[in-house]
Formats: sequence, structure tokens, C-alpha cells
Amino acid sequence: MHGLKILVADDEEKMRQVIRIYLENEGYIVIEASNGQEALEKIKETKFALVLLDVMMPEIDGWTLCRKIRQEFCTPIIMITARGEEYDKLFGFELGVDDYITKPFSLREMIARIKAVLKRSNGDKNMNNNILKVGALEIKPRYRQIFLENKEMVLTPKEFELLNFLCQNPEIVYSREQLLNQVWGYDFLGDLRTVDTHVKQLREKLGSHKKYICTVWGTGYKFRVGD
Amino acid sequence: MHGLKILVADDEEKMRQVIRIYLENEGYIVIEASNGQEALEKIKETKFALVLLDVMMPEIDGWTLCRKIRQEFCTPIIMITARGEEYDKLFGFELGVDDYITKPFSLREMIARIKAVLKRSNGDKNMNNNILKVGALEIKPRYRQIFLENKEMVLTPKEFELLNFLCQNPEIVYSREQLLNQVWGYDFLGDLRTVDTHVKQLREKLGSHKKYICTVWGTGYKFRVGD
DNA sequence: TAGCTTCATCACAAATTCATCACAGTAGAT
DNA sequence: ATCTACTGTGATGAATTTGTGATGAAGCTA
Repeated sequence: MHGLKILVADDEEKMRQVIRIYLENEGYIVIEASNGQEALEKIKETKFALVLLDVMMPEIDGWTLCRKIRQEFCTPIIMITARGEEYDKLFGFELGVDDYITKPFSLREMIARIKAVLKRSNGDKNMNNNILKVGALEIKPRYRQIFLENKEMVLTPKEFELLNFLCQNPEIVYSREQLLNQVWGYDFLGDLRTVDTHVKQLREKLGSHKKYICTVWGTGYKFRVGD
Repeated sequence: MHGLKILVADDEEKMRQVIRIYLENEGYIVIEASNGQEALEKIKETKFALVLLDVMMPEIDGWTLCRKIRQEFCTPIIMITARGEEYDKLFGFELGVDDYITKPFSLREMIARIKAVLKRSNGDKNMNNNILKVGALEIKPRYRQIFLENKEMVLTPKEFELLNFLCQNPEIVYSREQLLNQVWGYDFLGDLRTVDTHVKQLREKLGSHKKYICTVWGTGYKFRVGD
């Protein structure tokens, strides 16, 4: 269990330092990356036992980076997220993530999770590949694919995340604000109506099944398969 | 979720003001404290739903204050920190902080975090996930659906809220004024008779069960299932 | 860099809901 | 029985909310 390399991607130096000290103390070799781009390059160069990824990063945010890593590598990933309602995001669909830690967290907790993930990834693979089927839709979160009547939909990242989120929580009504928080993140500063535009796009791509996404007047949207 | 008291402790007047405006707009009651001492006194006087605490304060700094509060109270605390500072302390976690926000932050993010913390501290007992059955009605607040004899009613937002409110408080008589306050909100300035119109609509949609909503002559309305 | 995709925002149109009013109907009091 | 105060109801224009196409910015790829 010693000498394993761990990549710590976080834009805050102080944060990286604290983590480095603890991890080295546990016998790991720590490589740092201060932004997403750098992280991606280092992953391509070196084989890591694990990647520790902060969600909040400038340039490339954690989710995007995670997706990019997963396109090529199966290195275990632990996300560091701000505490809040992003749980669904993690559980629901970004299943490429092996575990996550919410800030503020204790370093003891972090170490424990790292060990657990490493153990699992060696003992291998009860890969949580859970595929979800709702109506004519089939969702493979791990591959970032959604099939409509067995044909793969061509979706942009945002479209994927929005549709996936709605599908993972069918029948539940979400306000535009909630959707922004869940899908875009707390730090999105934009217009509520942005949601509408994406809903429009999704409906267009859903074609005859556009009624899966239904408007709840005065409230928001929900995914609904029945009726 | 309305009328909850929040203490904002920050030495910068401007900052407090901005936060106050935003929070009040969301229906919270805001009390300000311009330094640690003052904050501590106010906490001892009043019971707050949440404390928003800036780390950087003269006299008593945020960390010390946080510890002092925790010695006596379990009020949820959200810390406002400058980015990149003092991670060790947050890590330590021994301070019992419920969440923290790093400056600069958006007000939307702040609100979202506040709501998340409040929700958690309520143990989610406010989760109106409870499905309620009264007579031939079945109410699923989370889905924003009301079923009448197992058939979903098609309701406008106001209709939904009014019927839901009445059902959640059966047998209790409400005056038009009370209903306006509860369902429309205190800031509604309109005509009392507006309630009547909506009651009419509901009765129409209730069809043969219209007597669920009954008129209490000279007083108001109530929901009644029996008799 | 140029070309392409994705994204957020805006403005306008369309759809839906809402509050109000006037008048009809009803319960209760005298 | 008659009167008065209160409630029921249909119609209507205003207000709110949502749908949608266009547009320019930002990001990515080659």
C-alpha cells in the first residue's frame, strides 16, 4: 500500500499543501496540479493510483475534467465538493466518480475514503454501472449516453446532464432555480430562463416523446413517463 | 420557511446590507451584528435559525466566536471565509461549522447554502414528501399532484396551493383574510373576494365532492371530509 | 487562426392564470 | 315576509408565465 501515486488537483495552494502533508505522512507519493489543464496533462504522462479532484476550479471545472479523464482512463476518482445539494448529482449520474468528500471534511475522513477506494479498485470491479430505463429512454451514466428507442441521442454536455437529472428523479417537480443549482451548480450566476432554452432543445431531440419533460405551470418542470 | 431569523455577523456595513436585502427578499428576518461581542450578545438574547459569520472580524474573530457559540448553542453556523485562508481550521472541523462560503460568492449561492443547511438542521422533517389522504383525495405535495378518486386533478398553481392548504388543515375554519395571508402571502393587497373565485373553481373541479370545501357563513371556509 | 459547437441571453409571441366586478342567489335577522 | 349582509358565479381584461427563434460570446478542434 506504499509508494502509490496520487494526483491532487486543486487550484488553492494552501489546500494542496495540507492534503500533501497528510498523504505523504501516510506513505503516498503526491503530485499536484493547480488547474484542470495541468491535471489532464499529468494524468496522460503518469499512471496514478488515484485522483483527488476539487469540483471548484477555474478554467476547467471538476465535472468537465472528470468527464475528460473518464473518456480515456479508468483511474479511480474522488471528488471534493462543496457541501450542499450536489449529492444527487454525484449519486444520480456522475457515476464515473468512485467516491466524494464534502467540504469541510476532516483529514482522517479523507484518508479513510482514499484507502477504501484503493482497496475496492484493486479488489475490483463491482463497477456501479447501473443503467436506468424509463419509458423509451435508456441511460448509461457511466458512458454518458442516452438512448431513445435504442438509438443514441446526440446531446451536448448540458443537455445530457439536464435530461439525466430529470430522469433520475422522475415525477418530482423542480423549479428553475433548483435545476440551476443541481445541474449548473450553485455558482452559476445567470438567468433562470436559461433552463427553458435547454428544455426546448431536449424536447426537440426527444421528438415524439417530447412530453416526457412536462411543464408544471408556475413552478417548473418534471420528468414524467406515465399517462 | 418564512420568518426564520438569521444573524449576520460581519464588520463591514456594506456587506451586511447587501446580505440583508437579499435575505429579506427571501422572507427571512435579518438581525445584524457588527462585531463578535455584539453577535454573542444577540445570540444569547434571541433564538436564531442560523448564524452567518464572517471569519475576519475585529475584537473577537470568527473562529473564536464560533467556538464560543458552540459551547452553549447548537444553532447552525455558516462561515464566510476568504479564499485560500485557514483551511486547516475548517479541516479540523472540530469547530462544528455546518458549511462555509468562500469570498467572493454569489448571493444565489449563499441562499442555496442557507436553505440546504436549514433543511438539514430540520432533520428534513419539513420534507413535505408525505402523501396525504383525505376522503377521496390524495395529495402528493412533492409531485405537485392531487388525485381525486385516483384521477389526477388539473389544477392551476393557486388552486393547488389553496386546496393543499385546506387539506393539510382540515376542519379548521379560515377567514378570507387568513387564507390570503397563508396562500397568497402577506404582501397580497387585493380583494378578499378573490378567495371566493378560487373556491368556486375548486368546487367545480371537485365535482360531486364539492362539499369538501364548505362555507362557514360570516366567517370563511374550511375543509371537511366527514359527515 | 479559422471553422465548428455549445451556451446564455434577449425579445417577442403565445398560452395560461389571475383579480376584479357586477349581478344573482342565499342565509339569517327582525 | 321582508330586509340586509353575505356568498356564488360568469365574464373580462390585465398580468404572469412559458415557448421559441435569433444572436453574439465563449470554448473547442484541427
